[in-house]
Amino acid sequence: MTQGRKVRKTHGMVTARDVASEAGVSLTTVSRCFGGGDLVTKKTRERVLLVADRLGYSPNIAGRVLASRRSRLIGLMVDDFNDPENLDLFRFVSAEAQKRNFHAILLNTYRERAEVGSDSIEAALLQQVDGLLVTASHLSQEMIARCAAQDKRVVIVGRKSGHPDFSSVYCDNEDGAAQVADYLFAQGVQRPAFVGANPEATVTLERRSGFVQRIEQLYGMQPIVREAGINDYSKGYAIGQEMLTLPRPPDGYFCATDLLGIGLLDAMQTESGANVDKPPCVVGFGYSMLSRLTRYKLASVALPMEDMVRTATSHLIDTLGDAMTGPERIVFPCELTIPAEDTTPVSVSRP
Amino acid sequence: MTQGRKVRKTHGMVTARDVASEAGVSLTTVSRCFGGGDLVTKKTRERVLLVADRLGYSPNIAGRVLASRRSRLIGLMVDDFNDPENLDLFRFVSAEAQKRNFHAILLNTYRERAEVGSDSIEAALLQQVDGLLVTASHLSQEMIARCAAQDKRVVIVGRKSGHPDFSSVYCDNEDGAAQVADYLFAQGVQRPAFVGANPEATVTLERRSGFVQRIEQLYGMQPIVREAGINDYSKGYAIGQEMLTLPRPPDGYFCATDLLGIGLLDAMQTESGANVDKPPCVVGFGYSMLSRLTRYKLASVALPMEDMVRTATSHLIDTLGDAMTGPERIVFPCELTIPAEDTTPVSVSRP
DNA sequence: GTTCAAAATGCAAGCGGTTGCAAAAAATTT
DNA sequence: AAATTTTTTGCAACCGCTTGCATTTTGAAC
Repeated sequence: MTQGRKVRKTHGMVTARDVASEAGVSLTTVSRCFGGGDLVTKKTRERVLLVADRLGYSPNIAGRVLASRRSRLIGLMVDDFNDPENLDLFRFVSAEAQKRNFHAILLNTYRERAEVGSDSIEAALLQQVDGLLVTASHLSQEMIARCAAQDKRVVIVGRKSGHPDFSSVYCDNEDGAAQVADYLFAQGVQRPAFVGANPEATVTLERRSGFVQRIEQLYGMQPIVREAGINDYSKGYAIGQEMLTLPRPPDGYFCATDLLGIGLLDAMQTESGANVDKPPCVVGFGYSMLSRLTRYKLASVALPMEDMVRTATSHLIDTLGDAMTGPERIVFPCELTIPAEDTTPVSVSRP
Repeated sequence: MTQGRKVRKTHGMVTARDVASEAGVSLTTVSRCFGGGDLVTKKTRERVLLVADRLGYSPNIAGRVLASRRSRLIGLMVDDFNDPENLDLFRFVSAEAQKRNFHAILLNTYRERAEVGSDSIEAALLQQVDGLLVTASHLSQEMIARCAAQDKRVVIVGRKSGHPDFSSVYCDNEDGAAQVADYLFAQGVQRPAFVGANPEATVTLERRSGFVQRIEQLYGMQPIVREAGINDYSKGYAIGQEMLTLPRPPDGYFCATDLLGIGLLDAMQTESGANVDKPPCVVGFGYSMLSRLTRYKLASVALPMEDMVRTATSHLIDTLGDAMTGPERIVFPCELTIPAEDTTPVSVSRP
């Protein structure tokens, strides 16, 4: 039924060949009109594009990829689907990519269980993208090896690169953490504490060390340190509870994420015991929408998420071409943000 | 004549041809070993796979796509990057897709401004996916036409399909809303109100009509209705403020989303005026992590997000093959969830 | 041992582009 | 105006895989 004539336009798709013959040029020229360069006269290009538009043509990606070995796809590796922050990540990566005529594809590196064949899936996907943006806390050695083998360019976003070949774009976690220490000190906090998320994640490490060091300088002592293990509200809550059982609970906390921070705050509010006179001073990290809820008004270290992510994305795209670009580190500042006293809510959306 | 010893391994990639000659079979056979069917002897397949593995071969997607016209990619169209709910969406879609040997690619349909060429980008992407999962509140006519033209199968997730050709998988918003009305009534609420998000979005419409109808049945009157326009915390807050200026503010609210709900709650708490004696009864929708924060304990209609999303994904994948499957509607129940009195925090993460 | 259907394999023609190289056209110089 | 350079354009050979059809093997039936 699908036959018709021997013409093989079985699937409505209009191809570059159609455009070529319609516009009276060669296939090559059509191809060049869609590729970036200036290998073609302005006049010709205009004419071809016009015809293409009229015919409703758009280049077939697969063909292009196959021939050029470039897909204009960048992979975004994510393994944490709890952190609302990642929404912004997706958003800005895909926005920036689209602006550059690229597209982002989401690689969920979180494994529900050791699924059969998940390896090969990854391998298959990997060769499909031109480059990789990694935010996953943990990048397996195996994955790294595979990237190297296929020489994929990788950019780590949000934390320092632990790998000599990969660029990274991140914010100065240590400095942000030090700011928090200063703030707590200025607020007259006597017994500072640190609450981390995943102790293996670089971000936690950086935030902890920045904080601990400055605390030592200021107080001449070490803060109490707790690690939640994962970034979860109830973990923050649990740590809060635990703290309240101490004979003299800390009166100032630096939580490595806002989510932990509000968990802790809620524990403090709900269960405050006899051993605590005034509400403790709590600071989070990320300046996420959570910290901006008027009910919490959590002080938080703001990091230029959009800027950082967009920069990482374009850095990746920019360096895709050149074979030999040394890895770079691009650092953004972060800044402790204290909620204003008035009650006007901040819009948590960006229109 | 280009054959001979003209070694063309310019880029390390091992191809199906390599595997073929190494295993002493034809290219065709190798291809068949990787395709699903049983066109090949068990023995042969094993041998080939072994060789492939040894050589580190994995099939090139672009080649496969080009030849087979199938990409094993499904597109996920999203335009709201404010709703944390969407994180779960991403997560489960990509998990389910990966389980089926497919992959999800994120199509950001949100346009920062009328960007040049954004159209063609979409067109290009569209032809790259086998099918489309749509959650975007608004699916433009143009997009619909384009999908039809390329006969892409589309599944709408989270709301009723407005299109005769598209299946949809969603939860029974109307029923959930009616449950809320019942609850408010049972709580002795006198003056119920509805707060919607985007009045053009189907979900808002459904939640509103379900609520309004039942309220009419129960109270013999219409609830107050306000539309925030967008799903935003500060909008919820603003509406809360506005309500408090009324001579007799509502004493029970149904907010179409949790985000609006907590915004409203915060306004109520912070600015409660003289014209209100006891805190109003507020219910949200989604049972998101926000509603589960102990500080809010927002009653909320829970919907089986994971189930719904996974079902939508596999429904899409299942029906990709058959040309003629009528559109289906798969409805999930939702259930009003009242927070427990105790203060134990619920884990908001799923490990 | 034949005969014939069924199963397994291979051949070759694409899929829709890109790109090195060479020919043609336009611009520049002599 | 001829010669030379530079720019545009086209030719044709792939890119790596799938698939219809032909061919060979295998297995069952006679």
